[in-house]
Amino acid sequence: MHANVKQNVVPLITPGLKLACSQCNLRELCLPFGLSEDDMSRLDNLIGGARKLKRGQHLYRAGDVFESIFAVKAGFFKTDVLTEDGRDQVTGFQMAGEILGMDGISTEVHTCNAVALEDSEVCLIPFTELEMLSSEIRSLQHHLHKVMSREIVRDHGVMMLLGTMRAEERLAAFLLNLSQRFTARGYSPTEFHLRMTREEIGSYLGLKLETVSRAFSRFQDEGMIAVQQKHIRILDIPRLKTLLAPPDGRIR
Amino acid sequence: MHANVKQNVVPLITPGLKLACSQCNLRELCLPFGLSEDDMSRLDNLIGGARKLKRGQHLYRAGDVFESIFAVKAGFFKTDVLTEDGRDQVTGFQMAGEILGMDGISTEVHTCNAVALEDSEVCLIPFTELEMLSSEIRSLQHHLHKVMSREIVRDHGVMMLLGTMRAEERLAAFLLNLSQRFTARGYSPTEFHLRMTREEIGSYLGLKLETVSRAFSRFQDEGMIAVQQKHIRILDIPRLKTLLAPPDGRIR
DNA sequence: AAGTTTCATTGACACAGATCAAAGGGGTAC
DNA sequence: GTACCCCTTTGATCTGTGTCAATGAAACTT
Repeated sequence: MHANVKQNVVPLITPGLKLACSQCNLRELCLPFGLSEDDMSRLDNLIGGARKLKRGQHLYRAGDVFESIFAVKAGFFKTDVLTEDGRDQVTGFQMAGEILGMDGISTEVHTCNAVALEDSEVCLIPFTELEMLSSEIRSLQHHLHKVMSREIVRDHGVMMLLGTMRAEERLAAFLLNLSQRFTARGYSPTEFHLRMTREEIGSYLGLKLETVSRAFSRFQDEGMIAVQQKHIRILDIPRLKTLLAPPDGRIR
Repeated sequence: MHANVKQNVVPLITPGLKLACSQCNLRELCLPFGLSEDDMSRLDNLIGGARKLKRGQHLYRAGDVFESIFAVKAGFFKTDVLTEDGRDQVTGFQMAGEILGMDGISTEVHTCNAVALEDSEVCLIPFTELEMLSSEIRSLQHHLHKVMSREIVRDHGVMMLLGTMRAEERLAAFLLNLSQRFTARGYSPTEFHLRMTREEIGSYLGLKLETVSRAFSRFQDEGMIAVQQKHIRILDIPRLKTLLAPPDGRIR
């Protein structure tokens, strides 16, 4: 389906690119959060280098043996699950500082696919070694648990979205979530490029691509956003927020 | 809303009920999985006793300070999230041997409610102490990670269900999942009591209670199950399974 | 044991979002 | 630089599920 399948065959690992956690401007968002200088350099030592991916390349696929988790250093990813009968569900979009691959811990095999949506770079964190180090560094251990727990909480939020929200509410929630995550990374809260297609947004939100497109158009007509293809400008954040909490609040 | 709110005020902890992990017939499903006799008794020492809950009682509520995770010893629970505007999403149903409360690790505060759906009993596992012990016992540490990862994978499955499946597929998946979990616990794969209401099933599956009821009726009309209120008998598991994988398989 | 409340079932109808279809625009690859 | 293909938009129609409503069956409460 993708023209660049061949690029996936040999995962290029480029240890030369390695940048110490302590030098990384993502350290406050990422795994090293809260570590001392000293402990951070111990973490540095186990990180297996960086890996660059071109747009469309898989970081891992469902079925791959699990060995490492990954920290997104730059770029943008999606994760998705697909069933034998061809159903495809995007389970998340990951940006700089976020951790990928924790789905593989339970069975030692990845259960979803992770694909770069733009040219990207990740740090490889071999999991067995991470466990060893985290048993020595309390704050690392605890932070790892927090990162996993945060993923569980995020998933519950998605369930809420998929289970109870209507199309426009879902899209508003999606945009506000992106806005907030971009803000946390020092980017504009109101203006950004979507790295994913309408179909991928739809898959994540449990909607068809046409419904996503129509909702974008309606938001634009109402002056809440300006859309031009993948470029989004949010014009009225408060109003988007009101979409999430229906004014009156149905009792049920 | 519940008549028995008062019962929740004082969480009764009854250490007298404590049963060693090594004596517990759930040890193969639960946290002690894979531990040596010796390590198991160290785990025993930190478990803060058992707690009994009546039907309808909360094990914890969103907003409660997080201190422990819980292992279900007997009974049946649901977890749900609710928003200010009154939306309610059931995020899971938990039975014996399953772990509750991991949502609280990330913020030190629980983000969902856990309610007993029948008279139940849990083991309290103080989390800070669990972290301390798991940094000493490699297999405990790894198993804890597996349990958390399994929860993430389960959540992805629910997203798939909510995002891509139609009502009858969702209900079929739900019944098959219950069947499989009961089987793992030595109960009948085909005959069981639902502990939750149609509304709770609906909330979990992203459907209205009427839709759940109608789907049950249709399954019954087609001879796949026999329903009488909360009592379910599955008559044709293979046929239920075919509902999940549409015969022809739409290419998309 | 009777009364009350909650839960489940079923029908009629409405509507949000899916599906089918077609056209235009932008980005990518050559 | 150009051509092709994928992505997006928009319209028309269809349909699965929600909503509203009423009845009946269980399960608690007293």
